[in-house]
Amino acid sequence: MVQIPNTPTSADVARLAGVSRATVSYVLNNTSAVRISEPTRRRVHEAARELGYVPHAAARSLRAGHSRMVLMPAPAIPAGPLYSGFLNELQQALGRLDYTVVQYGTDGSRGDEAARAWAELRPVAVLVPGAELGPQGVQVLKRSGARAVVTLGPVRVDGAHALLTDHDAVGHCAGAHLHAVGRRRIGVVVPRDAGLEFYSRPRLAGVREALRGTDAVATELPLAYTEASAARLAAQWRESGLDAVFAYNDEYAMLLMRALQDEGLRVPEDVAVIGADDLMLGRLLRPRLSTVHIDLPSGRDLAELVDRAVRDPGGRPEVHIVLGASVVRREST
Amino acid sequence: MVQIPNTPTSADVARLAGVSRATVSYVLNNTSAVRISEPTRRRVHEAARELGYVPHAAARSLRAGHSRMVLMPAPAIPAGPLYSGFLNELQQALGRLDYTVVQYGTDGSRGDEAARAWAELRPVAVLVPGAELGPQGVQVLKRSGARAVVTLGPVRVDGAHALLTDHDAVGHCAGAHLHAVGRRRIGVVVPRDAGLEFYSRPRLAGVREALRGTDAVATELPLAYTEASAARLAAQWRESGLDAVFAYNDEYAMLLMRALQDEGLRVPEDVAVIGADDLMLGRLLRPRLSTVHIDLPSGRDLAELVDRAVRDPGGRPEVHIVLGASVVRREST
DNA sequence: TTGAAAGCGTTACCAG
DNA sequence: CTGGTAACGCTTTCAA
Repeated sequence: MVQIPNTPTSADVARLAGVSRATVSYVLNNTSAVRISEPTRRRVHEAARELGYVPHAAARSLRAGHSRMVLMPAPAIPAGPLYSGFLNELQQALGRLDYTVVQYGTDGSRGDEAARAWAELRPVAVLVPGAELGPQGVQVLKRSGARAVVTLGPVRVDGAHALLTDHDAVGHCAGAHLHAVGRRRIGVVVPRDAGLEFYSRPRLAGVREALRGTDAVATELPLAYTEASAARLAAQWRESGLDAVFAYNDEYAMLLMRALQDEGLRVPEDVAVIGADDLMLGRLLRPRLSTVHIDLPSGRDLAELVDRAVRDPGGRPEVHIVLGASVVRREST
Repeated sequence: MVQIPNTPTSADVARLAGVSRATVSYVLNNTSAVRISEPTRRRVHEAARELGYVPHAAARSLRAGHSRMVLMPAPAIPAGPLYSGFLNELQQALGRLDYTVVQYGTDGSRGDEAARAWAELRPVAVLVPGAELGPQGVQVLKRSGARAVVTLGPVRVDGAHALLTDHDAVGHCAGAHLHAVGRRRIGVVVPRDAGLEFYSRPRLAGVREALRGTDAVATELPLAYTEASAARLAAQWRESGLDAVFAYNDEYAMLLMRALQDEGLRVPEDVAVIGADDLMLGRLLRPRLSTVHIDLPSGRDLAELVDRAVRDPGGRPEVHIVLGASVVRREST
């Protein structure tokens, strides 16, 4: 019985194959600069397989001085289907470009403090959704070797590439639509649930923007994602005099629409309701839910941006406005 | 102007503080075994701050011979709210135990092949949801230093701790309930969408199990998550003679229920419908959706299992049956 | 209290 | 074609 080392290193492989560590490295990375005889190659591969050798990424990247790890913070709030899908597409695309995507589990630290934790892994690129990263954090990351820092969110951060998710446009779309169909007293749902402010604030602002200079007016409507909260809101609806509502997204819209209907209000006759995200569920509601369809950037495009930025770290930060918004009118408005 | 090195190392900090690298290490990790004078400590901290020094995790774990990284493959299919929530809870809990959770972006490789990629990172523990890991993969991971491999899925894998998600029980619950309310010709939705077989198969089997020895019979109903597919299924409903359906989960249930209603079928009079996952949306449907409530293991418990396994790598693999299932009867059955 | 040096697993540069 | 050897950044004995 062969003595199997606890966790085999390239030295173990070399010993078993009867060659030097360098040769092992050459064979396993099939370095083109050096020619190794076929029998030797076979012996090395055989030995590696027999020992179950797996190279040590840390040692490799320490030696190389860089890695191909793209780090993203894992979403701290359960991601919706829209964003999950986007994330997957992105991972696939980066994988095809030979990057390794790693989502760093949020350990409670926030913003620039978290950036330090990320920097310890020396990722070649960092992709930060949301708005939890300041210019300080970007500097920390770049100092520690990140060749690209890309933010995906409502604000531009100094030193980083920015994919501006223009949530104002979402609100603007909704507001303009509701105004166009003759509504004048427009409620805007603002989720009480933490972590959504970065999206709900701009959406509210966008509605206000769309209504500026008209005789319509927007009213902020705090709402938690519970039936009780929706019922409370619906109970006060008649006295509020609102004739329309932009419900933040389709899920909140479903929640609120149900509460309004239970209260005896007719949709859209008494209240027009519009959501956002264009989820399947909106098509299944009755009346069918009008919504703001959101176009996220394609994962492939974003992967290419990352790759470009990594190849040319000196380049000026790119700023793209992503997230196209367009109204899908169904029956609820 | 001070010359700032490209990416500062502890040597740079030492130089700036006028001490040795060892001293820097002592101070920054405040090693209790060695006492460093207060002025020196201050100088070191100052220097580190000024340079924006961030330790190099790879170098550290290379030297230490181990890390505190818990690796999970990132879900390849968009995770539902149930699972996302569980994941977040788990990350928090592991974070509190001072582990760093990292989700490894699926790069297309599957199963034991993927295990090799994970092993390169030398995680101290690996947590694999689903069923994409064989005994081979477990061996690879353990050989390369993983002190705990935990699978969370329908099957037990040799050598790994197992959290058995008993999806049969979900189906069993649903089947027993439908039988109890007098239904005899029971359809079971099996999503056509890839990646769900590992859940849908056992659920179907569970229904069959519940119906064994009765005069009721289960029929498999392939369904894609599109309105067209649901409409097709609904159009054939009357001739199928089915009087109940377990719709895989609440979302498929919503899709199918809508199609059935559009076809003029009454729920629950003509067809009883039950979903699973107990999502909010079920409560908002009319009739309110009956569902199978699923209790996932608490993130904290799972984190403790991981920690226990890491501390005692020799211990016998634990096998837990998690995922409690219970019927929540509402109006659709 | 501080410093010098060894070593973790890899790869790249030169000699053989 | 192959094999020493040095170096990546860090921690930790051991000596001063």
